[in-house]
Amino acid sequence: MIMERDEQKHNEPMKMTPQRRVILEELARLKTHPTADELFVLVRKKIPKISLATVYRNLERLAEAGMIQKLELVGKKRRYDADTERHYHFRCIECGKVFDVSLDDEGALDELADQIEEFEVLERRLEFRGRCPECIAKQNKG
Amino acid sequence: MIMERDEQKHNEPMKMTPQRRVILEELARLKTHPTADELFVLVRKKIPKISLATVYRNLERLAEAGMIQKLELVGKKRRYDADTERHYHFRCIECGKVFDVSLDDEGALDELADQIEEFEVLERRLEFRGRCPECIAKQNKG
DNA sequence: TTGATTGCAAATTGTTTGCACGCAA
DNA sequence: TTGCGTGCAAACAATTTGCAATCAA
Repeated sequence: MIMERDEQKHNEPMKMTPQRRVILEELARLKTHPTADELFVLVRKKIPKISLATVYRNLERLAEAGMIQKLELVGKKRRYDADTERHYHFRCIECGKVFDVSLDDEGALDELADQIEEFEVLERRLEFRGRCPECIAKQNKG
Repeated sequence: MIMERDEQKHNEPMKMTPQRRVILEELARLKTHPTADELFVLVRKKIPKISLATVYRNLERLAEAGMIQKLELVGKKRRYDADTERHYHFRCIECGKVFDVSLDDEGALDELADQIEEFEVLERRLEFRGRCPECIAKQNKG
């Protein structure tokens, strides 16, 4: 009983303000998964007087509209991702960086979800944690 | 490259203060996965002058020691679990309750983790979201 | 005895909200 | 001209920290 990840309100029209556009552009430009205030710092270079609240509000709106993804991984800082395709994440416990993980065998997860009887599974989040290659190398050197 | 979930500092001795003991007891008594302040309310019935900071500090210590599990699901409030066995969680998007999920085919997840080359996978968190039986029933009635 | 632990209050961090103004449709 | 979006500041919620007093080993 898995539903397609497309349940969002893609339809509602959305004014494309300069703020919103720049936020979206900057987010799309990054391979990383920035937090709201990391993005704020970048966007402020283009629009110096933008406020952090605007960044938060727009990220929220864009996520609702399905144009970006709100990660909400472990920990308190939310991270955002311009890639809305289904994929999973790996967070390095040393440096805190978040990486995309695309897995071959999605079916395995579907089967797991199907085991959950009586519950309606709308979404599943799989997150891996450990050490990234860079931090492994650093450790071996040190 | 999956490591056993036992990497913690189980060893270090720990003073067993009344506060710590009661926190642990109350947590173990609950099938739910309380937040720090939910637990605070319960523990305060036994130790009226305990402070919320103490609850936080002890939950942190106990989790480090591997005696409890820190859930850190999506959303801002952390939840804690006296059950340190590996299992997954289902969160109801209606009522917010968190349920344990034990799955047959753990191997499938191991295989997924093995696909991640060059990263050292220490932990994986799988969380399902959707509607719980109670909320499904409520919806059908309403 | 002594370092770990506590309670309290204040500080931090991340996020949200109220409000008046401004701009695009 | 209507209302959505903005900036600002203040509010909020969850968690953490400094500190002096106290306690368990």
